[in-house]
Amino acid sequence: MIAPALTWQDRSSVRGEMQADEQTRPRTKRLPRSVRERQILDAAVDVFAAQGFHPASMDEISETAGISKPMIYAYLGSKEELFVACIRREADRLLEAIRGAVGEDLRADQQLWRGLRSFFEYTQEHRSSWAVLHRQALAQGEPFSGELAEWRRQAMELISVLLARATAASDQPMQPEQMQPFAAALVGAGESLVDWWIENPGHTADGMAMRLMNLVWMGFGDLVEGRDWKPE
Amino acid sequence: MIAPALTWQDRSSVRGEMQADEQTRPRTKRLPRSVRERQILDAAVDVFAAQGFHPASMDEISETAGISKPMIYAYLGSKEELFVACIRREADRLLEAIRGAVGEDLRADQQLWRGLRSFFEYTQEHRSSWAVLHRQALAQGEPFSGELAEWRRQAMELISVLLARATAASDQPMQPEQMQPFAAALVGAGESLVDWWIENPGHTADGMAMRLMNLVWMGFGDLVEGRDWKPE
Amino acid sequence: MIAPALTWQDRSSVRGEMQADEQTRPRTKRLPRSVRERQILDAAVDVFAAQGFHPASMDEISETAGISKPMIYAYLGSKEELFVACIRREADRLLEAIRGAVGEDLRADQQLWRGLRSFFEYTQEHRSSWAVLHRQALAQGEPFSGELAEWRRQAMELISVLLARATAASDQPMQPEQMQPFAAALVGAGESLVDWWIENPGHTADGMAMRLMNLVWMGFGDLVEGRDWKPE
Amino acid sequence: MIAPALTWQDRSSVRGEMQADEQTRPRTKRLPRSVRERQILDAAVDVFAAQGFHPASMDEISETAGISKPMIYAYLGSKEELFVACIRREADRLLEAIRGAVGEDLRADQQLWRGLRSFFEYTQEHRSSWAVLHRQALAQGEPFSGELAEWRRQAMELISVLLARATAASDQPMQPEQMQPFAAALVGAGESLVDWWIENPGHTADGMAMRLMNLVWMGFGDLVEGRDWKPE
DNA sequence: GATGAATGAGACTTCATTCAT
DNA sequence: TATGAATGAAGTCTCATTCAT
Repeated sequence: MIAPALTWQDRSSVRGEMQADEQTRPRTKRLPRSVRERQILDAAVDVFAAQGFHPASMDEISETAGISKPMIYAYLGSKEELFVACIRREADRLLEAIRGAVGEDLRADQQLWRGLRSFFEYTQEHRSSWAVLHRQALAQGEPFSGELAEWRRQAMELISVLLARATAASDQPMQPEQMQPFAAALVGAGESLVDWWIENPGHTADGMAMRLMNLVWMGFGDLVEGRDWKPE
Repeated sequence: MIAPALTWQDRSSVRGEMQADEQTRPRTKRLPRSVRERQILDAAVDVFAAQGFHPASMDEISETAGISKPMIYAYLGSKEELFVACIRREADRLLEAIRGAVGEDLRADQQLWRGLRSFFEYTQEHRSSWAVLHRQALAQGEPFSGELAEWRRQAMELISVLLARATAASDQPMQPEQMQPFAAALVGAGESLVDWWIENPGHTADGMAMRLMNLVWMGFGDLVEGRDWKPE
Repeated sequence: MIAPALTWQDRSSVRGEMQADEQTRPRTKRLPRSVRERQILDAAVDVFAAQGFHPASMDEISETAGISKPMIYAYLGSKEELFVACIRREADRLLEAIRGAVGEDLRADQQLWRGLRSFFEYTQEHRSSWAVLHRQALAQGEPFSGELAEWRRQAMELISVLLARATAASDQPMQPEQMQPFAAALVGAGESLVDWWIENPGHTADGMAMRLMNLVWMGFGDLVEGRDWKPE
Repeated sequence: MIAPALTWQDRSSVRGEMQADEQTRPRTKRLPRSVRERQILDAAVDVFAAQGFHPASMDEISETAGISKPMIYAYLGSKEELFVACIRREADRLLEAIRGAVGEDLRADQQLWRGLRSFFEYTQEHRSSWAVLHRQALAQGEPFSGELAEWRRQAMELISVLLARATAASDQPMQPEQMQPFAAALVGAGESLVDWWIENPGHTADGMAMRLMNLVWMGFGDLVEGRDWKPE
């Protein structure tokens, strides 16, 4: 490794003190594209979550990622494309977590319970992911809300199928399509509870999931009379 | 003897006229401050709802309102203050509508039903109000999300008290504080259902309210067994 | 005096609290033009002195004067014309004070002494006048600095003549034109000392005048050897 | 081995070129930061001197410098910060010139004489510097006048020490603090004489310095009797 | 590949000034 | 006469994006 010759960057600047911490970032380290893309996305999710889409500046994302702006444009395109990539990645991750938890072979209420629990666990551990997905994607209109709609569609399908299967043995079996609004309501209730949870910490993910499960499975009608739902 | 002000239902027509004859409108028609303020707020709500907070430009708001920018700043302050004023006005209106519908003398489930119905009716008729309140206020962070939080706090208090009263006669009476997460979940479910409704039109406000009522009052557990809730 | 009928101004505004102190200003009092003009000039001098020419707003001047903006424009013209009027009035006042103090019949050093003393007295009592004249007029370029130049011309003429007369009996009598640069230097020294005085209070006008008198009449050369000038 | 930077005397020619070929200048010539900063400061001083702080627009400064506005903001901050940077640079330069001329080993009157001469030489050659420092900084209030005050403080200290030393051998030795008002008066006299000089050209810097020297060293009292001060 | 340097475009905001009552 | 209401014009500042090294 040969020490690089003096480049123009070494010329001392009149305002040198503003560049004090530049040393901490290694210069010109060649990394494979996939690693770079993940660094960028990680930084972008954090910044978008903290600032919101518009206030977030490409400068801040570039500094947070430790990668120069031209690289970001080269790898992930414009700011809008970057934001879409963030939404997609986070949506996939959350869905994957829930799908994995729901499984395939349990009774419907058990599956729902596990899904809800994993949802609360995930959002607790990945605040930024959730903020980007829930708050930002919704507010920025097309084409971003379309990405969110796609996530909701998949989440609702998961739930609709699950609920429809639960009615299969009853005397009023229902189609997944009929369960859609209920699934939508459930998703919204979960989203709202996460927000409430953030402002009222001190509850476990299990506790949160239990509350929601009781509400949607037993209903207020049962709850007010003292009947509640318990995991087995 | 209070002269009745124009109610908010009048505003779309008022604005419609102002846009229609924009070409012929005299440059300087003197109107009292209160009228101008309402024109500005109406336009701002529409533009904020359609574009989002940051993409909305004061230029567009001023054109939509048919009022020059300096007047907007003179009457309602900065863009942020204008946005807050929008949020507050719409939150108050929605809460007022729900409070009026809930009444005071009915059984808890009847009150809840009427509240839900008025919620869906209101959001159907005032898309822009709802979009500003639900989507935009949430995403823009402080101080705007604080305004939304205040609205939620009031909505949740309304519901919490209602639900707590419903349990008064049971052998497990509950305090309003204990009902808070359920209220949060209900609010979120309602918000989410409105979004679903927008993308799946063709349902009445009554039908939407009924669905939500069945979910939260009966619960899936009852629903999957064919038991549902009906208004009397 | 009949209570005025309800005018449009009485219609309560949505933001009524911002107009709380409007009662304190009597409305529509007819005053002779000269009084109004003095009110305006007084306010303008204060505001220009405190803010500077450009940052001073016609709104603030109008509020300080208790007179509406259209009146100001009607009486004294544009902002620039108003500023010129301020400069002229204050310059005339200061010159008048000095001319009165100098008198006509005394010995040259006595005249100079009295002129200097009145200068320090005046600037001490009329800070705003001085600030407008000295600081603002100078910085705003033409046509305002021209007004200041006119004041300086007159002040320098007063001094030049005085100094020239003092040399009349010597063997090297001088013309007033030859004394101009000395007069300019004296004026500048006085202006600068006023600034120093403001930041170093605790001296009397007499003391300040004495210092300047000693400097310009005796010179450092005498001062450093212990010879100084005293009023008789 | 320090490569000599362009000295400030070079700047007028540098700027002259940049304005001359503005039409043909390539859009994006990469120059090191320090060069750009000097270009910006040079242009800013000229524009601030010609227009005054408020009337000067960042657009005009950017055009004069041949550099786009965002670069100005990136390198030197807001308009106010840019103005402060101008004041500081010019104040430092002027002080440096005077300090260099005064030297350390001469008799007090000789030192004063050389300092005054260099002051007039400098202000003659750098009109814009002087205008920014003297006229603009004073009028714009805090925080700008504070910068000027700092310059005055240093200039006065230089003079105070010099004068105090001159009295060391007399029977009434004085402290530098006692000489402050005299120093202030001297500075003001010099500033005012420069203004007079601008409107009455045709005198040499030596001649101007001699006039001031005679005034402050000999005093009118001596002058009117025909005694004057001469350099050796 | 990687980055400091550079900019066109557009946003918010304010102000001097005038109009209509 | 006197004033609240109204606006055209202009200024500061920021940002997404691209060049040239």
